[in-house]
Amino acid sequence: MAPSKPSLEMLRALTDENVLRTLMDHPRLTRAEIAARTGISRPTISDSVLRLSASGLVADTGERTTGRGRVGSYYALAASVGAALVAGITPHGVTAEAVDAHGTVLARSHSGLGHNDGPQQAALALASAVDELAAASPVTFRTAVVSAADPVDRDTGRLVHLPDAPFLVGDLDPPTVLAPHVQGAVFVDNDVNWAARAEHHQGCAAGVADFVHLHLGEGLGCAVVNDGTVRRGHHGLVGEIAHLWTVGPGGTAMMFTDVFAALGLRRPASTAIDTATLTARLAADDDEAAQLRAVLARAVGGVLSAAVALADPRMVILGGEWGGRAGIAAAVSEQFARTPRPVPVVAATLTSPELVGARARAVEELRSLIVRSAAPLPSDAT
Amino acid sequence: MAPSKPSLEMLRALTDENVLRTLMDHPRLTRAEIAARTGISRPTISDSVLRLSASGLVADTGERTTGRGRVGSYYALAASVGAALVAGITPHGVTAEAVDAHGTVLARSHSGLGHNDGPQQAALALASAVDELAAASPVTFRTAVVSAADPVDRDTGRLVHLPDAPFLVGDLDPPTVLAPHVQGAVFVDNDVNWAARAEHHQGCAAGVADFVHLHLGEGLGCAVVNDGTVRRGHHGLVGEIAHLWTVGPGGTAMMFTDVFAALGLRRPASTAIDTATLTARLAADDDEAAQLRAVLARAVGGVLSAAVALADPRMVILGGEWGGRAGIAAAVSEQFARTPRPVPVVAATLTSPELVGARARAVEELRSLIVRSAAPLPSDAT
DNA sequence: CAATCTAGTAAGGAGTCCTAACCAAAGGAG
DNA sequence: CTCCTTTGGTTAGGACTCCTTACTAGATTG
Repeated sequence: MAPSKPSLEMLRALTDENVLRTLMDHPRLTRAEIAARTGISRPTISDSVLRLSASGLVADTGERTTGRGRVGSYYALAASVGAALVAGITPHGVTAEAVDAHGTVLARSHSGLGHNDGPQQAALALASAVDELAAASPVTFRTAVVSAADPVDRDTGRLVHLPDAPFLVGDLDPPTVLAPHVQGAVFVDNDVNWAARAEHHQGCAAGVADFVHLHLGEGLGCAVVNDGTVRRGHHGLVGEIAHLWTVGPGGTAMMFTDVFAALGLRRPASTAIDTATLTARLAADDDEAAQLRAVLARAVGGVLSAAVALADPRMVILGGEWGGRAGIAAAVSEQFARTPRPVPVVAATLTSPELVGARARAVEELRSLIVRSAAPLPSDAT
Repeated sequence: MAPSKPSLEMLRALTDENVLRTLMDHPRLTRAEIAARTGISRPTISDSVLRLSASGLVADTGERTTGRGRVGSYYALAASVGAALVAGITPHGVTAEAVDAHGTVLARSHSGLGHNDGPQQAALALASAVDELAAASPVTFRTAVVSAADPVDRDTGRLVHLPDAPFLVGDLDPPTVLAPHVQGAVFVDNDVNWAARAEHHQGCAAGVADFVHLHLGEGLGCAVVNDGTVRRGHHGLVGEIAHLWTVGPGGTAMMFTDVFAALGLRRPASTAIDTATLTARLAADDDEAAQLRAVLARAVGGVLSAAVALADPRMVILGGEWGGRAGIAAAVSEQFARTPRPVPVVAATLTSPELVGARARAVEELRSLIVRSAAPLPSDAT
């Protein structure tokens, strides 16, 4: 609402931001090249580079040796701008990455988890993966982005257990675990939301501002992208569709998660879906398989009717251990095409989409931190 | 992503914007008062006011006569900055308003519609209401915001007819009807979305970033507010919940609109809900009424389960001819409180909320137009 | 009437960006 | 090899915006 007050300092900060963002897109450039790319005059760029060098954000990386003309100095982002930590936590293990402001993955580590490991083990695995990473790539982490295979509380970043939904990773508090290793804020969200972000940037929803990504695996999840942004809702629980009322076997109304209970497709003593049995039953090419497929398609169709009514997506992406299977996607797509408001249904394609999405967010946040760190104190070094 | 290029012109534009926005919040101010409010120095404000007076956006409105100290000149937005048109279209008639950049309603007019009037009549009523308005208040309309009691196509602004949903106003194209009367863009959305905007600004959801507004009247609608903004989706059909699968009588799964067909609560030869019969049946204080209330509460509960799953609201607002009634709101609220993810349910309170919301948007757009018109050509008048 | 308060202007300075001109050094053409 | 072209970078000067300080004009208050 209220526009900011005009000042010469703001202009200077804008120039510095131009320089920094240009250097984020290119590994190294001479001052003349920066001037050409930004459209800002060479003297002004020289001033800005001088300031940024003094404050330690930009460093001289030696002379240009190829090409004609006078040799110039190359400049690049200094190593001291730090990196971002990206972590993906699934019931099977933890993957951690160090990413720099260019988006380059500097190092990667993995720490496995057994199927019966609880949240303590997950926390240890996360910590050890980060330790390994820090040993391999000695940079300071200025922020962290975490993907977890469970609902995430928007305020605290903790994983939360909803009734009647499996708690795959368990009661984990990534911000607290990571605090010793990371200088700044830790961003946590669930894997489906990060995957949707990836699909939006470079997957099958590239450039689509409004879509829904349905994840059907051991858990049931959904990401809602609206006006180009993943929506999280008040608690961060957008897309937790276990309790959504839909069509069950025989046309009875029931909650989505209860459909699988009614079909005997839950793992023993758990609310997780027994994906092995489910895929096996579907694979049997008999009447029973066809019937199961029809029941599932109708139940998923009910969920999609809710998505269409409340999110009005341009397309629906189906993913997850069994949701992405050709049989299911086709059945859902066909069933859904006959509804009053059909929407194209496609299967997800990216691999490790949750890491792609989390990485994109991490780079974005790191870049914004760097730009902001240039603004307040130009700092007069030697 | 790419920051804008720094320039002195940008600073000057920022100063002008500060002056203009300050004058939008106050009917008239001296240059010294503007300087005090913006925090910008008096000489700079004097320059800016000189520029804006020359370009006709600001006008001298005479001398300050009260208070001590030297008399100063009052300045205010010039009349030539124009006004915005606000129109609300319901099956019962058209209301039109002229609003200035301060948010003051300059004039209002109304044009009635009979219950059997079609879209041609609606278009005529809209045109005549605007004519009447123009006669009463001779300003140029630089933009228009329209509220209509039907779904609106996001791209074209036309009203659209969805299957199995009543078409209350009918096939109307407000942008085309208003084009001769309005200089700039025409923004159209349905009444529930505008009402939600009003509740967000000054109603029972004031300051709540994530909520859902359910409208239960002749038609069934819903507005989804996420991260402080009304979400419209790809086609602009977010909240069209007629085809959402929910719980019908006897626990059978069916689409929301079909619940009313099953209950015999539709108007003859129409998909509109017979609100008169509905409220009459509810008013009878017998077993049948209690049963109907329970069935409706369960059906609405199914819709809310979808809203919770896909929008994660902090609260739900119930409105509409019968949705806002105490009996229904209480029954829904009680039924919903027992679900796995309960959310507070409150009844809507504002009157004519759709006009309040549309007006707010109109003022916002008009202000932004004025600010933008100052930027490009400072223009040297006499 | 003097003191005080407010509105507005004038002068000068700090700071940012730009253009134009210049210098320096390397590659290529003859 | 020499000269020309090309490129990187600096210097000088100017345009412009905003600020602080000091001043004037005109009204009220004591």
